[in-house]
Amino acid sequence: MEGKQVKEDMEARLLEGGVRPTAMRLLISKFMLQQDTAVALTDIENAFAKVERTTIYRTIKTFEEKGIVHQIDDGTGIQKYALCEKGCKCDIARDLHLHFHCRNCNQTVCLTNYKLPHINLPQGYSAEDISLVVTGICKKCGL
Amino acid sequence: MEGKQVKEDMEARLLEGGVRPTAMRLLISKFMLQQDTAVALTDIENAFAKVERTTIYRTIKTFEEKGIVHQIDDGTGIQKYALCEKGCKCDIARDLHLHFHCRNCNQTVCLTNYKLPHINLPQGYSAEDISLVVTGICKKCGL
DNA sequence: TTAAGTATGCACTTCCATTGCATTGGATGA
DNA sequence: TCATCCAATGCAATGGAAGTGCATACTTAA
Ligand SMILES: [Mn+2]
Ligand SMILES: [Mn+2]
Ligand SMILES: [Zn+2]
Ligand SMILES: [Zn+2]
Repeated sequence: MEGKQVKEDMEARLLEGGVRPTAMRLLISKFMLQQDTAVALTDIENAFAKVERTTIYRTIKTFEEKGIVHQIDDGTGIQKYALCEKGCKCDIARDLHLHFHCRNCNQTVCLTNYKLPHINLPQGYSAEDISLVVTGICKKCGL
Repeated sequence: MEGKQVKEDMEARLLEGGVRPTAMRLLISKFMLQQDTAVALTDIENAFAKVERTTIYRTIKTFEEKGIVHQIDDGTGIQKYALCEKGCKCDIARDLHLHFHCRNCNQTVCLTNYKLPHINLPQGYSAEDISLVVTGICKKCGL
């Protein structure tokens, strides 16, 4: 019954975002909900051998457009994604947060409690998005 | 004669870094010195049609290992590079700086005067490298 | 029930990073 | 000067991942 609750929550969330909650989309979004790290397309592909890569690709892109997930560029050159938090508008000051990439386990996590510091820029520059990624050794991999 | 000075400077810099200053390496490093934005492999390739892509690739990698250039991941998925400043050890607190990527002109610049703010991490995490990239509209592209 | 619009599946392309191996060139010592 | 060795360069090929075009299946609403 807990699983059902999760499912309904996710369904509601997709609907809120204006995304039709198809089987595929529920499958993928629920998978992401279970992860405690950011996922790459390939991760999802491996988790569901049956599902077409393109479908996953387009699903994620749809999620991204509708503000259901955010993309993370952790420096590996591979795009990662994570679910946005409830009420997230990807606002620089309120929602954007630090990401940590572990060079040992190669995993990337959202540190949603660590918001971005205020950045000031030279005259004439305007900020629309900010990426702050720390690379090092994560909690699990540290001795 | 100024050009010659630059050449000698660059040559000295390569030698300091333990890199033999071959013609190719001087060519590429001097090219980078002239740029006011970070460059991709392809940029160098286009600038010198004669030069093999692989050679550029390996040259840049050598430079990176020896601390002559630093790599920048600006979120485009294409690796960019820029010369390190004199005396740079890529130390987090002292040397690392903000990078700005303009979504209009698609160029990325080092804001070397804008050092990284101090980042604190959750217990158990250790930082070895930090990337802070702001995306938006640059000085030139803003009205 | 049908028609229109979405979502999904499949094939294919493109772009860039990366590697293996052949060849060249420059420093060094006989 | 010449032979030799190692590093640098060139050439060809690979591989991974993002992205696109088009055919097909599914939903929804008239
Ligand atoms: Mn995140
Ligand atoms: Mn820089
Ligand atoms: Zn780790
Ligand atoms: Zn610009």
